[in-house]
Amino acid sequence: MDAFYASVELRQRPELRGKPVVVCGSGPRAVVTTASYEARKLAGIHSAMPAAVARRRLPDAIYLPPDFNAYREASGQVMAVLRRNAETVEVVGLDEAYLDLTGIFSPKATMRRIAAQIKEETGLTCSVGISESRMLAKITSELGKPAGLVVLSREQALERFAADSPGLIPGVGPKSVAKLEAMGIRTLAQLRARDPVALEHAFGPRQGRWLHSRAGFEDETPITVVRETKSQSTEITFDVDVRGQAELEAHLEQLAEELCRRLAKRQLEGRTIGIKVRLDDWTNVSRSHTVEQPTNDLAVVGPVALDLLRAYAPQRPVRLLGVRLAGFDSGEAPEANEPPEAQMQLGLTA
DNA sequence: TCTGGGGTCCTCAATCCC
DNA sequence: TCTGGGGATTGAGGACCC
Repeated sequence: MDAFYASVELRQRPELRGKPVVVCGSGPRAVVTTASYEARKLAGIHSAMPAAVARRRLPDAIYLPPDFNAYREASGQVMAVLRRNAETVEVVGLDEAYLDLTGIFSPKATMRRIAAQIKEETGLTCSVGISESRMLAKITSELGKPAGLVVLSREQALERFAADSPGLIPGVGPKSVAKLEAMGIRTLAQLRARDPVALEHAFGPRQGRWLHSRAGFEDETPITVVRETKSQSTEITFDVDVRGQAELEAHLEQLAEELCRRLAKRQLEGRTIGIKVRLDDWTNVSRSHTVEQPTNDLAVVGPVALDLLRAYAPQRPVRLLGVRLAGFDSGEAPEANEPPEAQMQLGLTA
C-alpha cells in the first residue's frame, strides 16, 4: 500500500489532501511512522526518522498521532479484497501481501482489476509488482510507486539492476552493504561475479550462498498463507532514562500485565519468558528463562521477569524496557504446504 | 538530530543426551 | 573405558523488516 497510515488518515480528512502529512508519536523520542509523498518530496522525510528532525525540517506539515485501530480496520478491508480474488494470499504486516498467481491466465489484467477494487472499496491505492519470485515481486513493486503496476522478468532485472547496490535486495541491510563494500563489492553485478566460496568465507556458509543466489535474483521462497506467531512482546522507551531499580520494576510489572492481557486475548501460552533492556549508551541486553509449562499467567510471567531484571541489575540508566513471551506450543503440526511450481508469483507491497 | 514498537530469522556457544 | 560425533534445547546477541 502507498504511504499506508498517512493515506488512511487522509481518507478521514480529505481537506488535508495535497498537504504534507506525517504520522508520528508526540514524545521527545518519537520517530516518523509514515510520511505522505508530499512530505517525502518536500523535505526528504521518511519513516524511522526522528520526529524532532522532521518537525525542524518541515514545521508546517500536518503531524498526526498514529491510530492503529483505524489502520488495522483498513488493512482488513484490503486483505479481504485480496482473499476474494486469489487462493494464496500471504499477508506481511498491515500494508503488504504476496499473491501466488501461478496458473492465472492473465496476471496483469487480474491485478489491475484487484487494485481497482481496492481503490473503489477502500479509497486507498497500492503498488503492484509482478514477477517470477517473491523477492523480485517485492523489488518490482517499488518501481511503480505510488499506484503503479510493473511487470519485470528475472532477465530484465539482471540487466536493469546490475549497477545497483546489493542493498536493493530485501534482507541486505546497511551492515551487510558495508561489509560487502569492504570486500570491494559495490554492485549486484560484482556480487554475482564473486566466487561463492569467498562469500561463504566472509558471511558463513548459509548467508554466503544466500547472498550469491539473491544477487542473481534467484529465490524459491514459497508463498504461505498461514504465519504462526512465534513470540509476542511489549516494550516501552522512556521519555527520560530511568535509573532506579524500584521504578524499573514498577514499569516491568505494568508491561507484564499488558503482555499477559494480550496473550490471553489471543489464547497464546508460551514457555520462554524474557526481558529486554536498552541502556543509555544504546547497548541491548536480553535475558530469558524457560519454564516447564506453557503459560500466559501474570502470576508466573511477572515474577520470572522480575527475577531476570533483578539478576541483571542494570548498571547504567535504562532507555527501554520490554517483556517477551516465546515458545508457544504450536497448535498443530505445520501442514505441508505444497511446494509451489512457481511460474508466476506476484507481490503486492507497500 | 539522536534514533519506536512489534516482530522474524540467523549465528554461536554451552549443555545434555544418545 | 575412552573418545567422538551428532541432534535437540536453551540462552544471548544481532541484522533486518514493516
